[in-house]
Amino acid sequence: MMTLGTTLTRRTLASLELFRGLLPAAQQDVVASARAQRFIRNARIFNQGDSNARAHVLLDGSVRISQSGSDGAQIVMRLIAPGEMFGTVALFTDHRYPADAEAMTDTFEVSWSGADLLKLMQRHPQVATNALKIVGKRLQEAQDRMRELSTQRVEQRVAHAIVRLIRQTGRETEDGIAIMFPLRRKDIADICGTTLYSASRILTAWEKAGWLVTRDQRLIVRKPSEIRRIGEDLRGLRRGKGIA
Amino acid sequence: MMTLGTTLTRRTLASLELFRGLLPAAQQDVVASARAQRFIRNARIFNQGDSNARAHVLLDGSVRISQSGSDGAQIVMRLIAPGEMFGTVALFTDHRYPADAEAMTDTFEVSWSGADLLKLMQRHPQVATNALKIVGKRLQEAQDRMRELSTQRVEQRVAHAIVRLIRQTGRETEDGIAIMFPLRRKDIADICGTTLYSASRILTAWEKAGWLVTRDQRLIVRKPSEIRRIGEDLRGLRRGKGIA
DNA sequence: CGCGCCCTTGAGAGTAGTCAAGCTTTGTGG
DNA sequence: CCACAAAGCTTGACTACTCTCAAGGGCGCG
Repeated sequence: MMTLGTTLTRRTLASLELFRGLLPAAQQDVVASARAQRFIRNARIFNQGDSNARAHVLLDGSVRISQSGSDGAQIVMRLIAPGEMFGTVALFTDHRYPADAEAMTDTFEVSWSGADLLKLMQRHPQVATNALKIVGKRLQEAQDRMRELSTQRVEQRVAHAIVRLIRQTGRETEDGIAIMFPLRRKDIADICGTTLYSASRILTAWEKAGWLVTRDQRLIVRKPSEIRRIGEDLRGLRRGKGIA
Repeated sequence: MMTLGTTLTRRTLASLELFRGLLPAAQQDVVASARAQRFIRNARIFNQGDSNARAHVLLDGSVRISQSGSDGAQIVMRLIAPGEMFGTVALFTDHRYPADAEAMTDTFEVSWSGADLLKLMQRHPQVATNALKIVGKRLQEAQDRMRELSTQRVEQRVAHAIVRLIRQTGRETEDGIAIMFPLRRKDIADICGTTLYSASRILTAWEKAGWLVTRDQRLIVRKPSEIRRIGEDLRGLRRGKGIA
């Protein structure tokens, strides 16, 4: 905990959106109540329905947040990259996680109990404001995605998902832009609200066109502009009145 | 403003989720910075993209919050009933409204400027906590709806939408449960992410089955249990692995 | 009375889901 | 280190949901 403490304080805490703008004393407070944990690939960090939800921040690795309905259908709500907060919505409602969190790679995360975070927010209103900003942004993203799901075809949704993932964790390499998450076809399908089969067909087609490659479950995008074009493509426009 | 002030304080303020649990002095603060406005049916309360977003609370009437994409497609994000907060997400991000708000009936609302609400939240942290709770709940709802859009067929989505509307504003009448919003077929379509035509066919079928009636643009549900059943119907289950 | 708005209905087409089968890669234990 | 099993991916054929387009009817308001 001591070593973790120093690691947290010096290197990362100030850069986490949730704890941005805090005075040193407040930072001390935050670090004191943190709990750090490691998870190996494929481990569950929490399960949908678990109570005593905690607020998590990912320091290293990647995490898949997914939700299953009573009918067994699954969707990936979000993938978490280092520095991002997750599992926090529950803290403001019934303290039960609304989704599963699974480590996609070996990961390292810190978390705070609901009570501790509440105390932090009361003592340091900046934390509450930061949280509002984050949750507000997530809500807007969710609304955008709802619009996509309602109005766009699968191919466009896959394109948008890739564009978003590039924005989230894209890294320039000599081969193109690499997305850091290890993505199975099924993940992409569950992100876009389609099936494994459709996702596979679409990505295979794009690989054949030379727009991207999959290497070791990582997508490397060679022609981002082509992907973006598909995402905005007006041919085959469905619903709505089109452009003026 | 004086009469409004008293109206607000006495009757409604304490019952608004956003201002719940405030001390009288704080309530005074809140009322002092409120601005009240009336809108006639079909008037725009704000437009997508407008800056200087304010936090709104609806006191009477009903409001449609809808978003249009660059491709012209539209979706109804939410319908607002009296007592609910709206247009507030923008306050925590870039202060631009992410959606349109239109009065579906003559309405009466109060609003606060972003700066004033921020001040209120700093002076009375309870307001920030309330806001977090509300935004958190909205985010969960949005996530549920995303799952619906991803995994369910149109008929089920329409059923769920009706169930939700009943929960939101259902009122028992001698004829059945009436939904207070005036709903055009197009509204229902835009709520469910489908087309006017599909919505019409589905509702017409349900009317023929005697499960509901439309009178004067209000839905009256006679057999809520049938609607609920459709929403959960496992026949024709798509995607996901089904039930154990 | 007519125009605008909203709703219904039919016919046809296309997107994307389902199912089945086989292939490739990855991981594990002998 | 090999072999086999498990997990993941691809592809084809078929099906069905629901979107699109077109046409017409009803109602209310100016």
